[in-house]
Amino acid sequence: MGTNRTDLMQGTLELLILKTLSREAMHGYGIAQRIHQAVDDLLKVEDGSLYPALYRMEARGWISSEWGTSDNNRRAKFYKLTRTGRRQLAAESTNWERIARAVTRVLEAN
Amino acid sequence: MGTNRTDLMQGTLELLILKTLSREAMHGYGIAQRIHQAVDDLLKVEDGSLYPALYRMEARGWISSEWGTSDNNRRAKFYKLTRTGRRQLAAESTNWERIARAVTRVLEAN
DNA sequence: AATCTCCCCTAGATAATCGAGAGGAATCGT
DNA sequence: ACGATTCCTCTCGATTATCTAGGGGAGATT
Repeated sequence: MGTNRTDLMQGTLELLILKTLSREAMHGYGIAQRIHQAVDDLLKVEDGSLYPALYRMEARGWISSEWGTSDNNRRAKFYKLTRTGRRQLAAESTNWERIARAVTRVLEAN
Repeated sequence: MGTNRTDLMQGTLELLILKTLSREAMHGYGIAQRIHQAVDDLLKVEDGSLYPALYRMEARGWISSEWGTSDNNRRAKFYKLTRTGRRQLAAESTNWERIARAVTRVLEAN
């Protein structure tokens, strides 16, 4: 079908995760909450997308994880950015801005 | 692998095609050229993506096609927006702007 | 004790794009 | 006249990200 109003664009999720983790280490559930709150209902982040994303990002060395205990005293896996991840965030941020500008420019042309 | 610098985000291609066709009817090759020129080298539009996109958009009734002759005297299939396509363009434009704003807002938060 | 919330995980399906081709027909260079 | 280039369309398999729709455990709340 066509793009749903709330569908994430491919690549966007990882960028949002990286950015979220750049503030502080967080567990998956918290990441989802924070992103959801930040983008409100414009984008939905399903945890069926989130956890696989976290795995591949860890496999690529952008983030690292560690089991710990959440604020609510639950077992939770905390992720944090690696140095590589920080570089990736910078690269993807720049990339996003360029693409966003380019697309917006096309849309605004009459 | 990670998002390439020039990879199109899913959904973006259709939006760009719709917008391009909103100016005038064009054939596939011309659409690709125009988009490429508009976004420079930021995004590449492979024709392995373009033609399938044109097919599904026609199947959805957003565009219609007609064989004709190009400016260079070649056989070419000209596409134009349908009324439905025009509505779709409006919807996807709005959607793009919302998403772009939301993501940008997250990226700009510190 | 039962229910709710927090938190993690997985499998299959869907769908869009990429990569890498092929091919025909008109034009251009020599 | 011939070869090379440009224009233009098309297709197939692979890749990859996301969605849907589950399941499950363990602490907190009632």
